[in-house]
Amino acid sequence: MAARTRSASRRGAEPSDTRQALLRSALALFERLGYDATSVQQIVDDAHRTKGAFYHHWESKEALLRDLHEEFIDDQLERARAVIGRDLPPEEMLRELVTEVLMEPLSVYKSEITVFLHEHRFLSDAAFAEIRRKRDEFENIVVSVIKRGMDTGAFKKIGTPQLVASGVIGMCAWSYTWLEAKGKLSPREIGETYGDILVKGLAVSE
Amino acid sequence: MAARTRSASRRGAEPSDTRQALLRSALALFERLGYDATSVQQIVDDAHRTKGAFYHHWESKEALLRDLHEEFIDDQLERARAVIGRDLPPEEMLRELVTEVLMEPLSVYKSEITVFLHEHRFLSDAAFAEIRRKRDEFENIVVSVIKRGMDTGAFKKIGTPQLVASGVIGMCAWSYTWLEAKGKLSPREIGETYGDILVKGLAVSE
Amino acid sequence: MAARTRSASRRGAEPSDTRQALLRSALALFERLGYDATSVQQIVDDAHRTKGAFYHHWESKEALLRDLHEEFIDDQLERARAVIGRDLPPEEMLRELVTEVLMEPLSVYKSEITVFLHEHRFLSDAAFAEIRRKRDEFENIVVSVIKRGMDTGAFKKIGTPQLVASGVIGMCAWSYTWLEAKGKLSPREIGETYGDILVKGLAVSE
Amino acid sequence: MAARTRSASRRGAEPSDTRQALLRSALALFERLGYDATSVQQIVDDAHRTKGAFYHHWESKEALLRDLHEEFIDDQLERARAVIGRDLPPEEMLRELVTEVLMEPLSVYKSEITVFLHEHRFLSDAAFAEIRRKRDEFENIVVSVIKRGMDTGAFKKIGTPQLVASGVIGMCAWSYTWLEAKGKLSPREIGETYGDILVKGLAVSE
DNA sequence: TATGAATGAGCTTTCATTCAT
DNA sequence: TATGAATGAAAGCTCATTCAT
Repeated sequence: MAARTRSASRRGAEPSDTRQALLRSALALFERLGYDATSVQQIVDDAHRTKGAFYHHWESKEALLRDLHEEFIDDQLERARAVIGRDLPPEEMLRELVTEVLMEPLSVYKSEITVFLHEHRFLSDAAFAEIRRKRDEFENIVVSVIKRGMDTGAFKKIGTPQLVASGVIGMCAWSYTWLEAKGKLSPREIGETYGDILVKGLAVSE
Repeated sequence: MAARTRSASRRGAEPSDTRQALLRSALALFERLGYDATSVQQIVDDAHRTKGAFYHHWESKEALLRDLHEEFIDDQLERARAVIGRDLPPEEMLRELVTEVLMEPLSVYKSEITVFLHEHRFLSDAAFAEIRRKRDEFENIVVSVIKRGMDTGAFKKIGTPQLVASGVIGMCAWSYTWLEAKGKLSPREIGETYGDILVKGLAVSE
Repeated sequence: MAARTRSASRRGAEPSDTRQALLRSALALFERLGYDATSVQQIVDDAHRTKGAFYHHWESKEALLRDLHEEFIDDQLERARAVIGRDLPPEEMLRELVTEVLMEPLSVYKSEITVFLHEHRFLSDAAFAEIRRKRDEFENIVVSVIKRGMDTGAFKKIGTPQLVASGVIGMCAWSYTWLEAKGKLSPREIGETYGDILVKGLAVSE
Repeated sequence: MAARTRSASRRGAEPSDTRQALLRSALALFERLGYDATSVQQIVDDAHRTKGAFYHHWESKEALLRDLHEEFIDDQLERARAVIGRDLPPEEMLRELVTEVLMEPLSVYKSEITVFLHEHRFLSDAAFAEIRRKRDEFENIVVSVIKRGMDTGAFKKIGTPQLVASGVIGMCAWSYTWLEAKGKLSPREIGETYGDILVKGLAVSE
C-alpha cells in the first residue's frame, strides 16, 4: 500500500497535472454549456480522469468554480492596483483601466470571464465571499478614478461616479458576449476606441 | 362541499389564467435562480398548478422561455422602429435609442431582460431563430444610427459603427446587473446620463 | 343547447364517422408503434378528432383494442365454420383452412392481425374473455380437422392433433412478421405452398 | 449494526452481481409484461437494486434489451453454423436445424426468445443493426439448406427456398406462444415431430 | 355529442456525491 | 492518490383519464 509511489499513477505525471487537466476541461465546458449544464462526469471524461480524482481535488463542483474565478480575479485586481499606483491624470488612468484592466485580460481569460459573468448567480453563496470582496474592490477602484476626475475638474459631473463607473465597466464587460463572433479586433484595440469615447464623453467642454 | 366552486379546484378557472400564472412564476424564478437551476416542479408549485397543466400549455420548459423572450423583444423592436421613423438628427436619435429603447424597457421588463441576457446560451437552438433575428434587427438599427451620424459628419469616425454600437448597447444592457442593488435612479435617468456621455464622446470636436 | 343539431358538429359527418376514423388511426398506429407506445393523443391527432370524442366512444384505450380485435376474429371464425361445414376429405379441408382461413384474411386484416398477435399480452384481462373464447374455438376447429384426418387414416399419427395444429397455425401466422418485407406473393399463394407441404407431410406414405 | 457487512448495503457486492441480478429481473418482467410495459423501477425493485445502479450499467433501458438479445442470438447462430458445418444430406440437416437450432434453445432461452420475438419493433433502431445482421445470417442458413435440398433433388421445388424457410422457422418459432401453456412435451420432442412433417412434406415423392 | 384544460401518478434518465477498496 | 460502483433525490416529460362546459 505504501509502495504505491507517485510514478505508478497516471504515467508519472506531476501531482497537479490532474488538477490542471480538470480545471482546463471544466473551464472549456462551462464556457460552452454553462456551469449547471455541465456534469462532473463530462468534466472527468474530457480530462481523461475519473470522478474519484475530481473529488480528491475538490470537495464539490462549486469549489472548482471558485478556484476558476479566483485565478483571474486576482490578476485583474492586481492590474487595477498597479494602474492606480501610477502617477497619471484621471483621463489617462481611465484609459489605462479600460485597456489594460478591463479589456486586455479578455485576451487571456476570455473563458474565465465568460463563465464568471454568466455564473454570477452562484456567487451568492457564502463560499464566494472572498471573490465578491475582490470584485467589489475592483469596482471601487474604477469609481475612485472617476471621482477623482470629477473632483479635480477633469471630468464633468454627469451622474454619480458610481453610475459612470458602471457604464464604463458595462461597456467593456459586455464585449465578452460578442468578442469571438465578430472578432477581427483585439481586446486592446477595442479598449482604445472605448477609452477615447469615454474620456471625450466625460471631459469638461472647452 | 358546496364551497368547492372555482377555487378549491383549479378546473374551470378563467381562460389562460393558468398560463399567465405559470409565466409569472417562471419569470420570477428564472430571474432569481436561473433557467437551468429552476425546475418545472418549482414553477408549478409556485403557481399552485400541476405539471400536467404546464405541459398542456408548453411542450417544454424551453418553449416557455421562448414565450417569455418574445414578449419583450417585440416591444423593444417596436420601440426601436418608432425611433428611427422619427425625423431627428443622429445625436437626438442616439439619445432616444438609449433612453427609450435600451433603458426605459428595463422598468417593465427587468426580469425578462435579465433572463434573456443570462440565458443567451439557450438561444442557439433552432427554435429561437425568430428571436435571434429580431435581436439582430435591433442591433442593426443601433448600428445604422451610428453609421448615419458618421456619414453625415455628426459623429467622429472612432472605430466602426458596429464596435461603437456594441459599446452603446453594452453600457446600457449591463445595468441590469446592478439596477436593483444600487437603485435610486430610474432606468430613464440612467439613460439620460449615458446618452449625454455617449453623444458627447462621439461628437466631432468643435 | 338543444338546437345544436347533428349537422352543426363535424361538418355534417355521420355519427359513426368519428368512431371509424379513430379506429383506423388507432389501428395504423398500433401496427407501427405498438399498443403501449401509441398514446391516445396520437390517435386523436391522427384522426383529426379530440380526446373528448375518443372517450365518448370508448371507456378506455383498451376497449378500443378489444373492438379492433373483435372485428377480425369474428370474420376468421366465420370462415373456419364455413370450411368445416363443407363436405370435404380432411386433406382438402386442411388445405382450405390454410388458404382461406389462416392466410387469406391477411390480405384484408394484415394490420389487425399484426396488432392481435403482438398484443396478446393485453388479452389476459377479463374484458377479453370473449375474444379468447373465439380464438380457442378457432384453434379447436383446426385440431378437429387434424384429428379427423388421423382417425380416418388420412393423416399419419405424428404427434398429437394439438401439436400438429399448433404447427399449422404457426407456419401461417408467422408470415405476418415478414409478409410486407419480402412480399411479392399474395397470402393465398403462400397458403397454397404451405398447404401442399403440410398435406404431403401429414399424408400416410404409400 | 455489526451485521451490516455485505448484505444490508449493496456496496461491495461481487463484481457484476448487480448486472446479473438486473438482467435476470428484466428478463422475467419483459416476458411477463412486455418491454414497454415494464418500468425501470419495477426492474430495480425486483432485483433489490437502485435506478442509479441500473444506469451505471446501461445507458438506457433499450441497451439492456440489446444485451438480452445478443446472448441468445449468438448461441443460436453458433448452433446453426455448427449444423451446416457437418457433412449431412439436406434432409438430415433440416431435421437438425429444426431440433437443435430452432427448438432446443427454447429450453434455455424461452424467455429471451419470447422477448425477442415480441419486441421486434425495437430492433429497427440503428443500435440493433448487429443483432439484425445475425438474425439475417441465421435465416440465410435455413434458406441455404432448403436451396441445397432443392438443387440436389432431395426436396421438391414447392415455392421458393425463402418461402419454405419462413414456413419452417414460423412453425417452430410460433411454439413459444403456447409452449408453457400446453407443455408436457419438450422442445426437442416437438422439434422431432415438426422435423418429420417438414422433411416428409418436402421430400420428392417416390 | 363533443371539447380541451387539468390531473396526478408514473415514466426514463441525470447527477453530485459517497465510499469500500 | 485514485478508482468506479452505487446511491437517492430530483429532473423533464408523458399519458390515460376526468370533468365543467
